[in-house]
Amino acid sequence: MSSHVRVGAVEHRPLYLGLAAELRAAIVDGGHPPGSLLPSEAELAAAHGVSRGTVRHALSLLAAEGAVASRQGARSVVLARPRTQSFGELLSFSAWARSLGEEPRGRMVELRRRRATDAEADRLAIRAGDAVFGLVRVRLLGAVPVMIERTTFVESVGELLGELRLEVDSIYERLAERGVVFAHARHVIEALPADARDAALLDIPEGTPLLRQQRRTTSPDGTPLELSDDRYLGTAVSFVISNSVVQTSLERVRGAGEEG
Amino acid sequence: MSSHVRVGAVEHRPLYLGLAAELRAAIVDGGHPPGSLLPSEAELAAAHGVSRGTVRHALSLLAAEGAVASRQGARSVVLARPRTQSFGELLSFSAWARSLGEEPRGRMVELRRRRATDAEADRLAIRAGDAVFGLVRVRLLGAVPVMIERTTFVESVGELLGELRLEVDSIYERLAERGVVFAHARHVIEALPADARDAALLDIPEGTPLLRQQRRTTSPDGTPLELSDDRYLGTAVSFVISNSVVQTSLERVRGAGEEG
DNA sequence: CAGTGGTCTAGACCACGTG
DNA sequence: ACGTGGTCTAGACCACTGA
Repeated sequence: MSSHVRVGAVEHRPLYLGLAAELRAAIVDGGHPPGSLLPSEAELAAAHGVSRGTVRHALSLLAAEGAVASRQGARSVVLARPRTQSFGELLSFSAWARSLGEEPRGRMVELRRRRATDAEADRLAIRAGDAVFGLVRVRLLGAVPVMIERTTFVESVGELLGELRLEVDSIYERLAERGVVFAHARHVIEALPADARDAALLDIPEGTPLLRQQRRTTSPDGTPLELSDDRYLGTAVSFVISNSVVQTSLERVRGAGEEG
Repeated sequence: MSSHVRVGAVEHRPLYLGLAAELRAAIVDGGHPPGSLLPSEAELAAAHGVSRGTVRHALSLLAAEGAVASRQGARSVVLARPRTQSFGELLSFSAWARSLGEEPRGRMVELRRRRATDAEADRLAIRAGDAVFGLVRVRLLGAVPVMIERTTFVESVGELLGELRLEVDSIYERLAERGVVFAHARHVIEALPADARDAALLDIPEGTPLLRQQRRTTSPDGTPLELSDDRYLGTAVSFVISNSVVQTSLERVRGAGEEG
C-alpha cells in the first residue's frame, strides 16, 4: 500500500514514524476519539503491511506523548488528542508561538561576547574565562511581552549568531540549517518574583510571579551548546507534561535555584 | 537463556528492567561516569546473555531519563547521573520527601464529600452534581510548610479515604495497597501569586510567587481518578524535565518545497 | 574500512482482560 | 477460551561514525 512518492530532499522516513503520524492524525481528526479503542497491533500491522514490532514502535511514541495508553490483555485506548511535539517547542519560542497561531516577535536587548563565569564554564564543560556569547531578548505574543530570554552560547555556536536577524529569526531553526543540532535538553522550572530588571523589560510591577525555565542543551553526542534562563509571565504561559508509569520525564527536585 | 530454576512464586521481572537497573547503578556508582562511552549493544547483549533487542529496550529507558544519548554509528554516551525517579515520586509527596531523607508530614485542612462542579465533572468524566471527595492538606518538609494540596477524588476512590490517617499516610501508597492504580498523569505547571487563603496556610505574604501544578490522573484504562491543584513555595521546589529529539519532532509537513 | 546504532522482520511464548 | 498486549529471540540490511 506504500505510496513511494519521493519529493525533493526528503528520503527515507522510518516506517514507524509514518505510522505514528497517521495514527496521530486519525486521533486529531476524530477517527479515533478519546476513549475509543485502537485496532489491535496485529490488525494495524496487517493493514499497513509492516511487522508488529514496527507497530509497537509507533504506538510507544504516542504513549510517550500521552495520546494513548496500553495495558496487557486489552486493546490500547485513546487518552487525549496529542499536543504538538514537545522538543522543538520547549526549545523554540518561535515554533511554539506559531503553534498557537501567533506571530513570534522579539526585541533584542543585548548580544555580547564575554568571558564565562565559573558556574557557566562548569555547566558548559569549558574552561573558566573561555569566551561565550550572551544574548538577551524579550519575546512578544502579539504586542504583549511575555518572556525574557537570557541565553549563553558556547563560542562555536555564538559565532554564528552575527549573521542572524535576531529581532525576528528563530535562532534554533537558523542554527539547525547551519548544522548545529540541539538534541538533548534538561529544564529546571520554578517560580520566582520579577526583579527590577525583569520588571522593566516586561513592563510589570516588581515582584510579579514569573515562571523560570532554566535550560541546558547539548548536541547529540552530549556536548553542551547553550544555557538559558527564560522567565515567563506566569499568567501567560504554562507547561504541560504527560507521563505514565513507565515513561517519566518529569522530576521534582528540591529548589534553591542554581542547577548544578 | 540457560537453565533457570523457578523458585516458588518467584516474581519475574522483565530482563530489560533488570538490565536498565544495572546500567543505571553503574552510572551512579561511577562505573560509567558522565561523558564516557557505554559498551556496544552487541557487547552488552553477549555479556548479559540477552538479545540485542532487549539491550535496546533497556537503553531506551535510560535515554528517556536523560541519562544516556545514542547516535547512529557511535557508541552511546553517558550524559548525566540519573536521579531516581519513579512515577510514584511524581504523585506522592511522601515518597518524594523520603527520597530526600526528610520525614513527610502533613496537616489536614479539610476532607469533604460534595457535589462536583461542572468543570470538575467534565474533567473527571462524570455527571455534573455527582459526588466527589475534596481534600485539602498542607505538606511540610521538616517543620516548614512547602505546599498546599487540593485534590478532588471520584467517589469510588474518595470512599476509601475515610480509613486513612490523612495526617501521616501517603494516600497514593495506601490506595495502591487497595488496588487503586494510578497509571497516567497530565500536569499543567505555571506561576501565580499566593491568594489570601494560600498565604494563610503557608504562612507567607499574600502575592508571594507560587508554583502551581495542576494534575489529572487516570487508571491504566484511562478512567479519571483525581484532579489536583498543588501550590509550592517557588523557592522550595522546582521541577526538572529531560527531553530529547525524538524523530517525531522533526516531522513537519509543509506543502511547498524546502526553502531556507 | 570496520564497527556501531537504527530499522525491520518473523516467529515464539507468556500474562492478562474480557466474554 | 480466546484474543490481546508484553517480552524476547535471531537474523538481516542500512546509514552513519571514526580511525
